[in-house]
Amino acid sequence: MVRPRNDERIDIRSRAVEAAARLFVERGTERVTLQDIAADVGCRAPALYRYFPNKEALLLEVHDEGFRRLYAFKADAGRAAGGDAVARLRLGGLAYIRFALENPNLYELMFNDRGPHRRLEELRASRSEGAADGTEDMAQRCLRFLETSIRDCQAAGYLQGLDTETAAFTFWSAVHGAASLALRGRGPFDVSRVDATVAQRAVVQTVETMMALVAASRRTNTDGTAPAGDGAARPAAPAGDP
Amino acid sequence: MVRPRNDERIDIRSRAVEAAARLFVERGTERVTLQDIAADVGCRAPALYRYFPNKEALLLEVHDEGFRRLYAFKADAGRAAGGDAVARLRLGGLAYIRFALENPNLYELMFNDRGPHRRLEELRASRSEGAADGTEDMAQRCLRFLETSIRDCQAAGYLQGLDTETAAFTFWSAVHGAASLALRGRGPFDVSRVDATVAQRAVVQTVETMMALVAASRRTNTDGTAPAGDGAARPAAPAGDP
DNA sequence: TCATTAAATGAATGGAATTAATTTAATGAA
DNA sequence: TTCATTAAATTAATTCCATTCATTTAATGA
Repeated sequence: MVRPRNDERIDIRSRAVEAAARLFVERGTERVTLQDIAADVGCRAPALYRYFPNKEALLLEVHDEGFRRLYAFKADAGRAAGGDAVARLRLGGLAYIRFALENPNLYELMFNDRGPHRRLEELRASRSEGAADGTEDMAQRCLRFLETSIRDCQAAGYLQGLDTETAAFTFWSAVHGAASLALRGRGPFDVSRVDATVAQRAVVQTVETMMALVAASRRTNTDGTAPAGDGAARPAAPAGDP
Repeated sequence: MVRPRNDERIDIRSRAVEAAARLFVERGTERVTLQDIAADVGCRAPALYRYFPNKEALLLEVHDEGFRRLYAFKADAGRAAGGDAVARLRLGGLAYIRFALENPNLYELMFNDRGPHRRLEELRASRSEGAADGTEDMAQRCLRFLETSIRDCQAAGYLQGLDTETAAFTFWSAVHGAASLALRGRGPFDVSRVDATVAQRAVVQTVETMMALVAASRRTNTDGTAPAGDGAARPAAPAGDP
């Protein structure tokens, strides 16, 4: 009963990741102990340490899995949108917030939880030579994906004069920010009764508002020039911050 | 040595909040134990329980203090901007991200940490009759503040046709999202070397991009009509989400 | 003056992560 | 085949913290 025979070995590593993903997503990371995971896998907690250096590493696995799912989810939405760049941008945004609101615990783990990110930093530090790693790739790929949509919108005459990369980050920020705030019960809804539907509506409205801004960005400068004489900030201002 | 005489009593409650604020801001919430705080105050950990039901309550105090500081910080920026609504919006955004990036641990506590928010929910639940509380007020006040800027911009001809509350939430989302992503090392910068300056630049650019969109929103519909025939989303679309 | 209440303390308690010591299985060379 | 070595678990510590308990001393008011 100490070391199992080969014929009754179980694949602890992969089963642990599965169990962790399911449990974390169900209950949130704080309400899941290594013993819970081990119980689900069918072993004892210390056995997990042969496969993961600590709990954070397990968190990071689930974090990575989350990004894979998010990417797949967005890619699906993109395919559904067909050729219209603006529609693709919009549907991508809606898909994103749907992912976040339907998997709040996973989303928290991916963006707000310090655990996996500490681990991520460790990995980066130790692996400073420059080996690529799957996670970064996947998170970066989500951003590249968005960049493509933005670039297509620009090709269609929208968002002229904006740096594509910067615009993509801005859109991601808006959508992530809205989801993130909604998950914390902050927003323009009555804070005492945080109805999921109401929160969701607010987040959806954020996407629609961004799309309205995209739409409004067209007429003004189809020719690529910035709107002059507005007294407002220019697109790519060098920005000496105050 | 058990109960101190009146002449050598210390104000544990307020000193605990101060100590907690300082230590949390310095090290992040996870690296601070109640014993650390008690040591700083000059008492033992259990003494704190006479004043706070648990650690989360203490986290919530610091969370509240954070919002007070944020509000003051933004209000200052607003005053500095004078009468120009667009400038006020921009400076408010820049102040916000500066606050976030200069106080990363506090910002995390205010927005990402689950502790204080769990406690917040408890309070809301128990106090369901409807008594107002200071925190909500302060967080809401930050949003109202932003709404005022937005309304002024609309009065100046920008962002026509958008619901003010929704637009304010969108701006907050963008700025919060950018700060939040930057603090996690995500963004359009080289992930392996997260130079603070580089991250900061990315977040500042987000504000500038939003301002560029505000600027672009003007010409199109000074008359208050939505830009027609764009084939893009309309400002306040009812939005049957997919 | 003394019973009661208030405000601390030091000593448990208990949960969770992690480490140590131990046991049993597999493996590969003699 | 046998046996030394390595691998993969286990159970039994250990450690760190939050929180609770029992106890002690001070204040307070009849």
